[in-house]
Amino acid sequence: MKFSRKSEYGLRALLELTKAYDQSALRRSDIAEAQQIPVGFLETILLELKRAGILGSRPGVQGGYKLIKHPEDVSLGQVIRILDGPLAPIACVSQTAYQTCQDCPYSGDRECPIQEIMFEVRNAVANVLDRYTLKAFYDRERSRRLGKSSKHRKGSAPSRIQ
Amino acid sequence: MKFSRKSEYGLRALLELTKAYDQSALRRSDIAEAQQIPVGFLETILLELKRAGILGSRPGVQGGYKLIKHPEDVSLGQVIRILDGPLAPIACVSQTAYQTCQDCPYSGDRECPIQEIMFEVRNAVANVLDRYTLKAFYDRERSRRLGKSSKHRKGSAPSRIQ
DNA sequence: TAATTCTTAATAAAATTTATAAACATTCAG
DNA sequence: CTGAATGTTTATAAATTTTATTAAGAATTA
Repeated sequence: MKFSRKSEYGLRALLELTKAYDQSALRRSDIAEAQQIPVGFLETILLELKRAGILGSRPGVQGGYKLIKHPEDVSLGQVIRILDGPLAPIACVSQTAYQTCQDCPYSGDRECPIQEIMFEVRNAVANVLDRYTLKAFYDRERSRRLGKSSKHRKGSAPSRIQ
Repeated sequence: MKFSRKSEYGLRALLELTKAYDQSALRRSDIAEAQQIPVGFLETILLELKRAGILGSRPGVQGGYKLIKHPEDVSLGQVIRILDGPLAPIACVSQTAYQTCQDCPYSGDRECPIQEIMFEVRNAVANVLDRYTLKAFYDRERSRRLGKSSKHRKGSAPSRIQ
């Protein structure tokens, strides 16, 4: 039931990008340094998030990556699905990527006894992760850092990154 | 968030052993055949369950494996922990096997932003799996097979397997 | 046009999962 | 007491997945 280093890195990177949401783009090297992530691996991760429409990017000076969805519109469940695949512990109960299980001896007329319970597990996990947004994720991290005084920063320069 | 083939095999094997709870021991080859599990791999699994005190066994003619705990006293969570390790998706939120995460940049004074959410995931999963017993697991499988008419079989020969 | 940065694809290293095999020990029927 | 049947243990190997690394290329902007 482990969740991967890849997802962990991805979420930590998104923490930085959420922090910089209404500011300038972040270079992968900046993100890598801030969060202690191997830069090459981070590259892979950021690109996957870009292809999935979460991030935008631009090469060159002043370039970098930027969160293009609103932090309230991205759930941790979405992110983990992009990086690690379905939340379901077994393919035959996935809501987003259903598949019959390979070599399942119950694939015929008798039903799989494990399917039902794993469906409950999937729902329990999805209920937590799909309700938790990047904004909530960042807000919590921030209030942990600063103590209780929470005050939102208001938008500055609008982004032009695609 | 996958759960392993090993746990799946283990649960399916326990389904057979629960079915035979008050009957004679089952040979690994019988279990392997009934559930289509590679016999060599099953061996490993049964031994782990034995060492954990779930199963007893006896060599020789009439030998085999036997469930020595009552099916109501074994949860699927216990089984999966034995075969796959902690339910927690990340070591630092495990209740049964806590460990600081390796290479975590938040291990110092600042707290880990991921820890909190993964703790909720752990609890959600544990809530499902720790409440689900082998008996419930078997009863559901049985009623699925037979339709609604549920009638319990009463104990025959008592077991002497340790 | 050149420096900076992202992009892509290939591949390699490491870890984990999924087995397999072989020599050994125990039990029990006879 | 012996031998057949079965579990026990350890080592190792095959397959898969995860975790990176590298290097050549393409886009952006000063």
